Amino acid sequence: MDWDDVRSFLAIARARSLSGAARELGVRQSTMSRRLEALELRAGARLLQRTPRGYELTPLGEAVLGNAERMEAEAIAVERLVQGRDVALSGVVCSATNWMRIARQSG
Amino acid sequence: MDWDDVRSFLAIARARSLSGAARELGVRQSTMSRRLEALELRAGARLLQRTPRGYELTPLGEAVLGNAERMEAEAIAVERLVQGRDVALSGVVCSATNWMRIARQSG
DNA sequence: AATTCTTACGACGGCCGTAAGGATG
DNA sequence: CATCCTTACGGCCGTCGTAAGAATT
Repeated sequence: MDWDDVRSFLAIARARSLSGAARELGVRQSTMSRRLEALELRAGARLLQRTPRGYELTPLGEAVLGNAERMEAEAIAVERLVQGRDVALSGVVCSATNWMRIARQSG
Repeated sequence: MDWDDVRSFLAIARARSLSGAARELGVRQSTMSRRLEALELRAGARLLQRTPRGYELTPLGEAVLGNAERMEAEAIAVERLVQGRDVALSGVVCSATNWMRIARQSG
């Protein structure tokens, strides 16, 4: 289960529909349908099911939900750590090629 | 930072070298080099640096390490939840197309 | 000199949007 | 019949391994 899987899984679980999840993540319905299919094939199990009221978590999906939410929380924490940092790297031991590459990017 | 990023980051941090990390993940050195470059460009910051003793974490990398390890732990927990489950889905409310698709996969 | 890292190149695979069709209520 | 979901198609972008060269010790 990669990180894109986790995002799709959470979006569908929250929106209760593929179309809603797709809207939320800025992709097409068809894309979300393929993502769910691929996700469940990779997992080898169903995590979400279509009901008269839209997509709902299976018992296994419920079990996975907590893990997925914690992964999301960690990912968000990393974003916070990383964003808005000084990338100047002054004084860092670093090969010349890396220096120039990163410098190019920073500029 | 997606899940593949996390795996590469952890592998490099643990092996202290790109070649060792590549060996561990079953890819080429060149692939690991590109992954680290892409990872740090996406992050907008350096997380690992080359030192006389090999690759070591920057202070920011140290800060991220804990998050990465927790993400890994959650991912492993999901694997455990998902593997070896019964995928028979008996009695599940499910569209006919989904039924047949999953049935095909299970068989 | 041996090991390690970088990068240009060509190829392959995966994922996407579009569009058309089927299911659902 | 309006909405939602599925899927074949064609194209594009990303990632890979190879291979050759530079850096480091």
